[in-house]
Amino acid sequence: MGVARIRETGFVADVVRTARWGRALAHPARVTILTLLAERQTCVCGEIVDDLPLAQSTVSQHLRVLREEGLITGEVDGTRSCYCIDAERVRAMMADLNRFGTTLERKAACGC
Amino acid sequence: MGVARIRETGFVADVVRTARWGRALAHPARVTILTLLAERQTCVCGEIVDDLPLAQSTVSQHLRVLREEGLITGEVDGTRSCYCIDAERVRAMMADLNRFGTTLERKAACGC
DNA sequence: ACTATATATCGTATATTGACGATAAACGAT
DNA sequence: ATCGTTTATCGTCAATATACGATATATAGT
Repeated sequence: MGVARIRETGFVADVVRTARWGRALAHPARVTILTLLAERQTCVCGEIVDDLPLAQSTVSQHLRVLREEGLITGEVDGTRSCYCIDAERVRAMMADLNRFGTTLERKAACGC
Repeated sequence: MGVARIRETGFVADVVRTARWGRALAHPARVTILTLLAERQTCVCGEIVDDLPLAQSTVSQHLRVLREEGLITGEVDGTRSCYCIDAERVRAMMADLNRFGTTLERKAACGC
């Protein structure tokens, strides 16, 4: 169904990137998948489906979103697909989110 | 229109919380608003509207989402509404996101 | 009281997401 | 070759999100 297609015109590039990370994490299924992949280090979708209260096709969709954001990579291995976290990309995401958070915290000193 | 109502049954509470923060940040308008509020420390909606490529009513909706997540607080001040970042809550969000990120990075060592 | 201004809310249209079952595609095993 | 298994994709439906104009509400200033 295509990935998140936010209206990105008129926004600063930095901001759009942050919002994209937000989208990637915006569903419990995807957060769970990332956590599972990190824990197991090498994971096939079947096992992932077993850990989620969702249909196989739905899980596949969430995997697609994560793949499209580059957070995971999928490799065919026989009849299975081996999904792995892209640690590099996860670090990049966290770096971006932290940069955002730091900006907020550094400046926020509201006296309302 | 109500805030994000993800299907939260069957997921771990921690994960759901992370996903909610994701949702809050999942739109460039909301990321921009948070950034602006942090920068200006005391901000009224009107000025925010001027900085966004969106209609006033749409901005108001995004403000509502942020309010409902507790990331900002709105206070009436004459004909205006003074919106402020809730620094406490922002810290909580970043702490949650970092906890999540750390879990991923600590464990992720995929040999695929 | 009237007017102008600022903001929230309502009504509504459209787009996107999320969900599932069914099917297709790819592979391993027999 | 056929069958079973695994996963991706398709078709479809329901729910949400996003967007805007119009309207309501509240306040300040005259």
